[in-house]
Amino acid sequence: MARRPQATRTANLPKAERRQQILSAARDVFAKRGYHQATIDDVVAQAGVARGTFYLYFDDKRAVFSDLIDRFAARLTMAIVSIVTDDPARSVGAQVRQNIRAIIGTCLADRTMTRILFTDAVGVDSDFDRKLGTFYDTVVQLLTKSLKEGQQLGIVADGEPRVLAYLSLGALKEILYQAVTLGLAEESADALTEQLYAFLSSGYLRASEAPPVRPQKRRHRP
Amino acid sequence: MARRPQATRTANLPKAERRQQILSAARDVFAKRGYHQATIDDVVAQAGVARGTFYLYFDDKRAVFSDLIDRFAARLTMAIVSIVTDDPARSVGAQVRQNIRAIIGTCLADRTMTRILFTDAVGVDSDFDRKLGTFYDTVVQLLTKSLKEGQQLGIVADGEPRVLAYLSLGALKEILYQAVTLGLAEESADALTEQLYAFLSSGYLRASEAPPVRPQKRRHRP
DNA sequence: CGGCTCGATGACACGAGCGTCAGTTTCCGT
DNA sequence: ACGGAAACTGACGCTCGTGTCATCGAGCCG
Repeated sequence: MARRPQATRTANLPKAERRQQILSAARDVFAKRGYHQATIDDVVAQAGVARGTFYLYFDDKRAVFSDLIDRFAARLTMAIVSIVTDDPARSVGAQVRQNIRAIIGTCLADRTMTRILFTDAVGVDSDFDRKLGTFYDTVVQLLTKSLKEGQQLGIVADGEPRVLAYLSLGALKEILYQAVTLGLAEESADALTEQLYAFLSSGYLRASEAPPVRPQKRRHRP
Repeated sequence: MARRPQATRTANLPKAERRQQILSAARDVFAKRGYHQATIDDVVAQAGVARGTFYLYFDDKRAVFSDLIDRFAARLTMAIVSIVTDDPARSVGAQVRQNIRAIIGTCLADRTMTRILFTDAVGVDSDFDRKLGTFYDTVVQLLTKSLKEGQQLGIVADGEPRVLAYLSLGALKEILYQAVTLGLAEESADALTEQLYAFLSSGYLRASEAPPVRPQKRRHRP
């Protein structure tokens, strides 16, 4: 009668492997049911492991979740490489693109974790919110610093760097979220990168302040 | 012994008022503890009302929350006015600015609900996620349509309109979230509006494809 | 082959939070 | 000022998920 939807029970395993097994099961359960609806019973059922075993490897639901997010956040952080302005071989634009591309690639490669990061990692509890905030803050900090430098070099327009950082981060987050939610194929990563890059480069709004007296054929740069 | 942190118990009230009283209490509790940590007991304590009274006005926690979000979402939707391209008195740019300004204003005027919308309304349960998704989708739909028209008129750059809509929405959401989280004063609404508008108009990245051979003094447009 | 170690097991006791409802108070019409 | 209706109350019973721990059994060593 007891449901055992997943693997046939596995005998003694190396510690690390069993841990990983539970981690993967938890990931799937969180993805399917959402963090708050998910129960330990769901996880152990998915892992094909007894309830007690779970507590041999993790303190509680929070702990597994935290572990999952930490790993994924680390992978994202890895994807970012600092931009150098004095390398003749790699233009700044190319480096920016590369970073965008790497992040999009990482997210599209693990849609499940991306969705979890965006939908479940928010509002877990105040401690976790703080932790997540710190992660984003690190990114914003780095980005802000880069933008300031860019302004000194004249390759970033004027404006409060921190605000620009928020705007960029927000745009990136939303496009990532939509990409994984709508189930975009991994092939579209390059196209998305281009769109975001173009957006950062020159926006899209070409409205003159004065209302157009007579609409003209589409043109990009006067 | 029973904690009664809030108001002295109020006698019979008009239905609508009591309902509103509970609604406000719930709003404060959600803001302080987060949706998932909040309990009915928290809400009734805050409202200075007995547990049973709560159930006279709402089915459950979900229902109050849903009501709060609905009202706020409606207020935000109200803030948006469709853009007309043939009015000589209001340039398109001014109308875009006006919309941005109205949304930022609405959010800064009710920081509590804004924070709740962004941090608690996500991951409540799958039904609610769907509902929230529908709300954002409406906005995206409207925006996409406007962008398509803009492209026909040559006042919006090329690019997948839907993607541009996501990018804009994301940037707006993030700036709103940060503004209320960092406790920005309502006076900064205009400044934020300008920054976002400038961002949509021309981005900020001025990196030429080729690496700068010798960095020049800051300039905006060659 | 006996016995020991240690991961794995799952029944169980516990508590938090929920929704109810019999009883109480307030309101208002007569 | 009386009585019924309507609003309000809070103790109670119940559900559900949690974390524990006495027990099991596979592998290994002497």
